[in-house]
Amino acid sequence: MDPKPQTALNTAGVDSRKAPARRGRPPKRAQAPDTSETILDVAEDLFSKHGFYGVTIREVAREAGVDTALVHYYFGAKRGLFDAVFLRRAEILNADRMAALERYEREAGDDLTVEGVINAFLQMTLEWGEKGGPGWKHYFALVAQANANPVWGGETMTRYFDPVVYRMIELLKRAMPGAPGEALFWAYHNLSGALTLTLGETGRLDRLSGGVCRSGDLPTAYDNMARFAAAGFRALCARN
Amino acid sequence: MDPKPQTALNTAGVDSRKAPARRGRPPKRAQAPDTSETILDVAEDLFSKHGFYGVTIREVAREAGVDTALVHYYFGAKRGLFDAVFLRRAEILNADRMAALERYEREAGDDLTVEGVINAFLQMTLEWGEKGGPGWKHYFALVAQANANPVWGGETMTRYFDPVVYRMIELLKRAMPGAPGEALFWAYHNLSGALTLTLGETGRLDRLSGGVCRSGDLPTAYDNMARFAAAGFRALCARN
DNA sequence: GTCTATAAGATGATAGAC
DNA sequence: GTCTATCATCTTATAGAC
Repeated sequence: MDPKPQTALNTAGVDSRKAPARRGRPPKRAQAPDTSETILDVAEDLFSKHGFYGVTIREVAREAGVDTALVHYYFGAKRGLFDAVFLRRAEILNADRMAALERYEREAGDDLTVEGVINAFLQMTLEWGEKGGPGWKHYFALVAQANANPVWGGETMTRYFDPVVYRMIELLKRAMPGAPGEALFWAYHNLSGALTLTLGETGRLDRLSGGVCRSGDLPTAYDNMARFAAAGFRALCARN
Repeated sequence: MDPKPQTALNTAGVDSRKAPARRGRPPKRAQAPDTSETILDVAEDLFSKHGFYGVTIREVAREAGVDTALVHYYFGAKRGLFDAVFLRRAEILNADRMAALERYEREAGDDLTVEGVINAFLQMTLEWGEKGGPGWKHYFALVAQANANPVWGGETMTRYFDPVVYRMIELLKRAMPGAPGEALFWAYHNLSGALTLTLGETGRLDRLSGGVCRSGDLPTAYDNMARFAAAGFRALCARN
C-alpha cells in the first residue's frame, strides 16, 4: 500500500541541491532521477499552477511519461501525491531556515537586531528561489496558495512551518526586549502575507508598476520586504 | 446566450446592503432575492472554499435548489459563473474605495498623512468584512486566493483593482513628497500581501499565537496592518 | 424561467498480466 | 516496477418540453 513512505521522500536526490560527501552505505536509488521524483516534479508544477482539483492523475502521468497506475502505485490516492509534493521540500526548507536562524544567533551574540533576525528568516527562501531552479519556484507558488486557502491553509501552514516561526519570534523578543507577544504575532502575520505574495511571483506588481518593478527580481523584492517588515515590527512592538 | 449581461449583475440587490432611497423607475426584479442572485451567493461560497475546479455546476445547482440547466441559462459556461461572482462585488468595492479616498482627500486638504491615506484605502474592506455578512467574507476569501494565483492572479487583480491602487499611490506621493515611485510600488506590494492574507481569515494566526490573536478580529487586524504598513512605507520611501 | 432527458466525454482507482 | 484493460462514477453542456 505504501511502498515508499512519505517521510523518506526527502532523502532522495533533490534537483539543484549538491549531495553531501558520501559516508557509509549509499542511499537507495541515489544514482538517477528516479521515476517517483519525476512524478513529484511534474505534480508540483501542475498543482502549483492549477490547484489540487485542477490537475488530473492522467495529466501528471502523461507529462511524467508513465502510466496512471504507477502514480497510484507510488503515492496511493491523489491526496497522497499532493501531500508528498508538499512535504518533500518543506523538510529541506525547515532545516535550512532553522540553521540560518541559529547561525545568525551564534554570529550576532548579544547584538541581535530586528533587521538581522528578519534577514536570517528570509535568507533561505531567497536563496532557493534564486538558485533552486524551477522546482523550487513551483513549490513556493504552491505554498503561497496554501497560505491563502481558507479551508486547509491555516492548518497546513501551521503544521509545516510554525516551528521556524516560533524560533524567529524568540530571537525577535531578544532583539526587542519588552515587546508584547501579541504585537509580535500580528507583525508576523503581516510579514507572512508579504512573503507569500513575493513567493508567488504572480506578475501583478510588474503590471501595476508598468514594468518598473519586477516580481522576479528577488534580491530587490527581499531587500524591500526586509526593510518594510523591520520598520513594521518596530512600529507595532514599540511600547507606548 | 446571455440573457443577463455581467455588467448589469451588480445592479440587483446585494445582501446586507441598504438600498438607497428610490428615485425614478424601480430597477428590474428589485423585490425578491431572485434566483440568479441565489446562484451567485452559493457559487461564491463554494468557489471561495474549493476554487474553480473544486466546485461542480451540480453542487451549485443543488445548494441553490435549482437545476443545472438553469445555471447555464443565466451564466453560460462555468467560467461565466465564476466571472460573474468575481465582478459582482468588485464594482461595489471599487466605487466604495474610490469614494473613501476622495472623501479623505477632501477632508485632509493639504495635510495628507501616510496613516490617513492607508486608513482610507483599507476602510471599506474592513467595513464590508465586519458588516457585509457571509457573502462578503466569502468574496474576500476568493480575492485572497486570486491574489496568490500564479496563472491568472496577476492579470485578474490588475484588471479589477488597479485603478484604486493608483489613486492611493497618488495621494501617498502628496503625503511623502519626493518619494521614489519604485519604492511606493514595492511598499504597496508588501501591503497587498498583508491585506489579502487578512482578507482570507485562514485561522493560521489563531493557531500560531495559541488563541492570543484571532484572524476574525478585524478591527485589531486592520489597526495593526495600518500601523505596520505606514511604518513600512515610510522606511522604503525615505530618501537616503 | 424552469425543468427532463441525455449526449459525449473525463475521472479516480484497481485487478491482474508481465 | 511498469503496463493493459477496465469499472463505476461524475462531469459540462445542450436540446427541447412545459
